[in-house]
Amino acid sequence: MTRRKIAIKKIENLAARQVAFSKRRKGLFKKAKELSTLCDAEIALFVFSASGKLFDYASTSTMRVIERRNLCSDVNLANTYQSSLEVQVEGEHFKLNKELKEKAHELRQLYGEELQGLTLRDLRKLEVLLDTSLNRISKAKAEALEQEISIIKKEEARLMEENQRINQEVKFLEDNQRLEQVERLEQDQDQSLLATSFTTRFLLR
Amino acid sequence: MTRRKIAIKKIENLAARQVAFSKRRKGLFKKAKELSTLCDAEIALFVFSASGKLFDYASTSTMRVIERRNLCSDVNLANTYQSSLEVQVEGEHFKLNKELKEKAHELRQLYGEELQGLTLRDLRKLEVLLDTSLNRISKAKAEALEQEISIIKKEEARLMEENQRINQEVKFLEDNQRLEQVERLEQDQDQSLLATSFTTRFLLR
DNA sequence: AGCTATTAATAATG
DNA sequence: TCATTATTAATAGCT
Repeated sequence: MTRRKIAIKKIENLAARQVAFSKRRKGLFKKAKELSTLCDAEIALFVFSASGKLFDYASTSTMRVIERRNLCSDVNLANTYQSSLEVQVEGEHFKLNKELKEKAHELRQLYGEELQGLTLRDLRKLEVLLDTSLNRISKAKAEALEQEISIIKKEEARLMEENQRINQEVKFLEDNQRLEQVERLEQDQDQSLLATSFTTRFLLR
Repeated sequence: MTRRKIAIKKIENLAARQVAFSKRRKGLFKKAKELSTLCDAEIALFVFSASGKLFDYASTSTMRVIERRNLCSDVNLANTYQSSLEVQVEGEHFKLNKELKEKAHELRQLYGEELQGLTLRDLRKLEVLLDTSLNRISKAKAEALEQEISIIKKEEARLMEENQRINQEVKFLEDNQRLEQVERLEQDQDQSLLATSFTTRFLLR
């Protein structure tokens, strides 16, 4: 299924194994969901990574599937009766599931799938809806951008301020240095003046 | 994955659904085995057909995997088999409600609502998604339009045919009318001729 | 059940 | 981890 065919045996390289685990797990779950949806099957899937982490999926509820399995495999086929509570539960579930399916369908249509059966009118309506959405999203994007820009601007201002402060400090330090130099120079001059006068006096004797 | 792309929703045709179930189940089990082998993972997989038949696979032992899962799931420790119906009900309802809420939220975001909290990246992704949708819808619209045009053309052809037929009928009727007029005229002339000759004869006496 | 034209999954790579 | 891409693998529609 890829650039190169691989043998189905433990992948020795840890990193490669982890990557493969992540990708294939995703693929496996997708396939499980598809099977459950397409064929109206009830599915539970448990995957433990080598490191012990659990990933699970169940088309209905994990427990329901496990329990059903127990009923099937064990010889406990005796009590398959449905209590009135169970019936009620199933009724509610049916309702919820129906809602869920409708929403899922609506979603898929918004994603541009399952459009068969829609009239030109319906399609135009969908288009308008999506256009509206795009406009809203565009607006939200603009806002987000503005916010980001304002943050950046604040940061910029802060940096400029800091810059100014540092510049002043530098200037102050430079001034100090210059002052010290001048003072040192003056001291040197004083000393040389003193020496000169002394020498002069000595020579004039 | 095949001759034609199919939408992931329940296959309505029973035979097709059964075939797909058989094929895809096989594929799913193969993938599960591969993942377990390649990545050293422990896997259990339960599949119930719509007719209630159980197919299961476990890399080690089914029990072991289920028990491990019970240890992992921090809520219901080790009481899966005896779990009361009430717990199941709550769990399932919770899950379904959660899914429903998620779908509803996803829907609203597709409608450009509830966008707060999305990053610029998320917004761009949404935009791309909707663009793709719009493209698909546009394609569907083009198809629908084509269909409508073909229907209109057929109707047009039918109307033209009918028109021709009616025209012929009209022409036929007009011809008939003209014929009758001519006949009447000829009759009149005959009578007047008769009258004339009578008068002439009378006058010539 | 078997075939194959397509689509989907994914190993390798960046 | 994320995206891309070259391949291989899965499978929908047929027969």
